[in-house]
This record gives sequence, C-alpha cells and structure tokens, in this order.
Amino acid sequence: MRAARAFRFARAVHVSFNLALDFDSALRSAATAAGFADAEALNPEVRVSDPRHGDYQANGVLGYAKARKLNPRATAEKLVAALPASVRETCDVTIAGPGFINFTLKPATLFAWLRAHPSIAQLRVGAATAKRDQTWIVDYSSPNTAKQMHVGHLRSAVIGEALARLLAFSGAKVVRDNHIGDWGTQFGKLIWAYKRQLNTDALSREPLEEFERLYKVGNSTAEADPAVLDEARAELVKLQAGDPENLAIWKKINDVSLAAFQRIYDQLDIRFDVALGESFYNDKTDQIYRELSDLGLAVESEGALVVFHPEHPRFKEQPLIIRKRDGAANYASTDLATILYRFEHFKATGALYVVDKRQSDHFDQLFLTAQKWFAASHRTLPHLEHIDFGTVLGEDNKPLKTRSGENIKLRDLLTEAEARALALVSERSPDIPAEERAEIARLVGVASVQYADLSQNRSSDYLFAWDKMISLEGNTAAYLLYAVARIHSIFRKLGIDPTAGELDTAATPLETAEELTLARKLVKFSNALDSAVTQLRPHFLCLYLYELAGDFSGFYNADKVAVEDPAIRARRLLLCARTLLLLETGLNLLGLRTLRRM
RNA sequence: GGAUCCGUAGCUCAGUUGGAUAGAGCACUUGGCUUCGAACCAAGGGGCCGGGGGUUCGAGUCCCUCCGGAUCCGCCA
Repeated sequence: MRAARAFRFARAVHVSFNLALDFDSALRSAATAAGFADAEALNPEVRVSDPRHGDYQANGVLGYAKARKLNPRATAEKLVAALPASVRETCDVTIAGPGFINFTLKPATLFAWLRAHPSIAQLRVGAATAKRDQTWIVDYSSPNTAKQMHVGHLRSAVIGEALARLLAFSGAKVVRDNHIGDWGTQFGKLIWAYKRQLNTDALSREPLEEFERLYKVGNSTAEADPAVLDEARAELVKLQAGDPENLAIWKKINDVSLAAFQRIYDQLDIRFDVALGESFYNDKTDQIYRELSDLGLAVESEGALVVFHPEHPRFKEQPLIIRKRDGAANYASTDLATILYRFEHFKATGALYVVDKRQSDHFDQLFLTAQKWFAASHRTLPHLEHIDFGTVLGEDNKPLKTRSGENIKLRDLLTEAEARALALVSERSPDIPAEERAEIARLVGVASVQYADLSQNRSSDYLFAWDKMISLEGNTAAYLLYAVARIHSIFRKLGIDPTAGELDTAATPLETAEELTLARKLVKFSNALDSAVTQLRPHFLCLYLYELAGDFSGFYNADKVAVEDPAIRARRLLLCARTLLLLETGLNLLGLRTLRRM
C-alpha cells in the first residue's frame, strides 16, 4: 500500500534532465516573489554538492547579500520561504552556515528521474538544449602527410573526437575537420627523390615509411649537392605552378597518406566530415594579403608581409608573418583563409583548434588579427578558441621518445597497448575463447590509451606510464569497462533485456544507503556533461563516470540484485539498467567503445 | 632579456565565475568470495596546497614578491 502510493507520487513529480537548472530558476523566481529590490541580479550559483551537505547547493546568496550589505543568512531564509511549493515536493531545503542553501532530493524524485530517462533518446532530448542551433567546427588531428603519426598526434585526435561528440550530443551541428598539413615545403625534396629512388614494393607495403625514407634521401642529397637542392626547389615551384606530373605525385602521396591515417582513425573510432588541408586554401590566400593590406593591418617588414599589434605588450614587436619573404604562404596565411571560409561556407558559430599548447602564441596572434580584420570589414567573427593540451612525457619527465630518441609511432603504441591488454585478459579470463579474448584486447587496449589521455585535465602535461594506463584499478578505462561488463552479465544471467522499458513496473522506492547513493549519482549525469561541454574539458565527464562506476560497485557489493522479492529486485534492476545506460552513453561520448564481456 | 603556464599526500593527478572539515587512485596496513563476475568492495594511516606578504565574512583558487620547473619569442607547422 505504501509502495503503491509512493509509486503514484513518483509518477506525478515532474523532473528535468538537469535538476540544477530547476533549482536555479526556482530561486530566481523566489527572489522576485520575496520582493527583492533587484531580484534579477541574483545569480543563485547552483552546483552539485558534497554528499554530506545534500545533492545541490546554492552559494549565490552570499555574494548577493554581501554586495548589498544584507545579512546573508536572513536573505537566504527569505528566499527559501518564497520558493515554489513544487520545490518542497521534490526535495528538502535547508540553510547552513553563513547562507548556503542545500537541496536534498527525496527518494521519490530520484526514482522519478530514473523512470523519466530510460534510453539514450531521452538523455539526448535533455542534453540537446545547451548548444541548439549552433554550428561548431572542431579542427583536430591535423597531421602532416608523407609522415607517420607519432605519439604527439594522439592527444589532438582523442580530445578533439571527444569534444566533437560532446558538442553534437548537446545539440550542435558539428563539422569535424581534419586540417591536414599537405602543402609544405618538404614536397620539393620529396618529389625529387620520388622521381629517382622510389621503391614500389616498399610503397605498397609501408607507404609512409617509404615516403619518410624518400624525404630523408632527398634532404641529405640536397644538403651534399647544391645542384640537387636547386632541382628540388624547381620541383616545388613546378608543383605550385600546377605541373601535371608533380601534381599527380603530390596527390598520390596525400591519398596514400590519408589511407594510412584512416587505419589509425578506425582504431580510434574517428570519422571526419571534411579534410580540408592547407592545399585547399592555397588559392584563397591572395584575398587575405589584399584585405589585410588594404585595411592597414598588414605591413611589409624585412621583405615579408606581417601584422603587428602595437597595443599588445609582446605582439607589438613579435609579428604574425602572413606571407614569407619569398612570396610563399605559410600556416598563418592558410589559417586566416580558413577562418574566413568557415565563417562564409559553414556559417560557424565557432571553431575549436585542438592543438598543442606550445602554439598558443600563434593562436593568440591569429585570433587577435582575425578580430581586427573582421571588425574592420564588418563581418561577425565566430567564436575562436584554442583548445590547448600539454605534452606527452615519458617516465623521465621529458617528451616521450623511444630509447633511441625517435618519436614513438602511434601505430606501434596502439599495438603495444593491445598486446598488454591481451596479456591481462588472458590472465583474468582464461575461459573466454582465444578469438574473443583478442577482440576484447583490441578494444580494451585502445580504450585505455584514449581514457588515460582524456581523464586528465588537458592543459597539463601528461605522464605516459603503461602500468598506470592498462591497470584495472583506479580511474582507468578497464575499471569502467569492467563495471559495464558486470551489469551486462547480470541481465544475461537473468535473461532480461536491460533496455526493456518494463523493468520498473513492480519497483518500490529506493531504500538502502547504497541504492540511494547510486541513484543520487545517476541524476547528476547532466551536470557532469554540462561541466565537460561548457569548459570543453572531457575529464569532468571521466571523473563522473569513474565515481558512478565506484558507486555502482559499492551498491553491487552491498545489495544483491537477483533477490526473490519482485519489488526489490525490480528497483535494483532499474538502477542497474540506468547505470549501464549512463556508463555506455558517457563512454561513447568520450569516443570509447564498450563491451558486454571481458 | 620579454612573455605564458605550472608547483596540492612517497608517486600520478582532481579541485568548475573565491565557499562548508582540501579529495581520488597507486603504494602501504587490516578485513571480506559455498551467494548476481574478487578485473570487486569495506576500513585505516599519510597534507604549514613551494616560501612570504596582501585583498575579505571566507583564499589551493584573486593581487604582489621570492624560489623552483616547463614552454614560446621573424619567415617550420
């Protein structure tokens, strides 16, 4: 009887995807209802709270009262007294300390949230308001052709992919752009060597290694022989003038490179919408020189065309070089052309440049220049942001290299991750058939690499340690994937489909401490997503998923799911199903694949 | 020389426009599998948040200064 009443109540309560937003608007309207003089100035500052204090807390009253020389505690009391009745139905509200307002969700509210979000479709509806009607370009990976991707390329690819997925889930139209370096000065020497020294066997076997070898041949030969250097320069001039033969070689090098890159992207589950490299903007730089010169932004200096920023402490003397002394374009030229193209062609709200933080000077100069350029030409500048990230370091605290000092190839790194994962799977799950073990290892190996990268604040340098990465413990991919596999296992044993909507019909309200702790964590998915998206830092979502998996493990250990009592069993299955949904959704948003058995 | 970022437990790291007693993991100690996957869980010790000064109801967070580290600074990207 009690259970039935609670069930009806839960159904009647309206719950939003993001409960913090409900409390925010409730407090704002309470400020008006309470007759605050400048009620609209109150920013409630609702955030997820330490569980000791409740589920959410509002800190904004403190600042509001301080600015007006009011007693913060009394202000909070007035505000709480004026809260809409609906808030009282969903949670307990208390005032603590100098004027913190604490919200503790009632079990029925938790239950209602779980019922209201049975599938990814409902999560998407809730999440997709944040970036609705916006178009974002995510510029990431961006390797140079004719070279292999090395460990330095990992972070851009992994972080960029996660951000692209997070923005898309938040309702934005996302254009994933691989801004490949396909137009460098290296092509002169490369083409020179390609015409003379190409090993076709090697080309078909290991094309990138062959290109790298050819470049080295071209480079060393040109260094030794000035005549060769002139020939190589001539090859570059011919290419840039559109010589059919050189253009064909250039195209072949790029096509083969992209196909090789794609094998890495497949492993990482990355798919670009466009790959508009530097060559694409080759014919679009003259307009840049012209416009910036006409506007007086660009001036000649030491033979080059450059932009100074006189008001800036550093860029008044450190120019942005947009055309080299020899008349050729560089990456500043193409980057400016790229901004214009993204503005005109994609009508972009903004563009995110997922690039090493060592290039922050370049982007500061670039964005400052674009800002003045767009303002002077009466255009609206999209939001441009450099998504910087730190260097991958080895255990010696220096940039990660092989023992012989070479860059570690990304392909080798992923292969090694897979091998280590296979050793682990074979040790822990010897009963799984070898073929499936290999499949699991492929997934776990790559996921571990991705997750290790994403789980740390991207701006910090990142210490690469195999043992930490492939480890099963702590904040690692394997720990999260294990939780996913274990939940699948429960449903498999019981012969129930976790996505079936009828799980909760017999459920009674949550009771045990572990059930409630888990449910309280589940409803905060939206807040973790929000942190990750607004700050463009995936590690907030990683941390949440890790804590969620931890709360699930605690629940799993304390409360048996497959019990006789149908009501208890139903509500625990509901918790399992939602934990599974959020873990899988969250991991997929980070770019990871999940599995059912490991 | 100029500039940017960083310094939190033995190690690796979180700490969201300044908020409540600074949090995790690893390592260490102890306990838990005849019961849904122990690749798990529970409990414990461990901190002048680099030093000093300032701003205020409140500072790991903001300002100043010193010490230590990383990175960038004209035609590579």
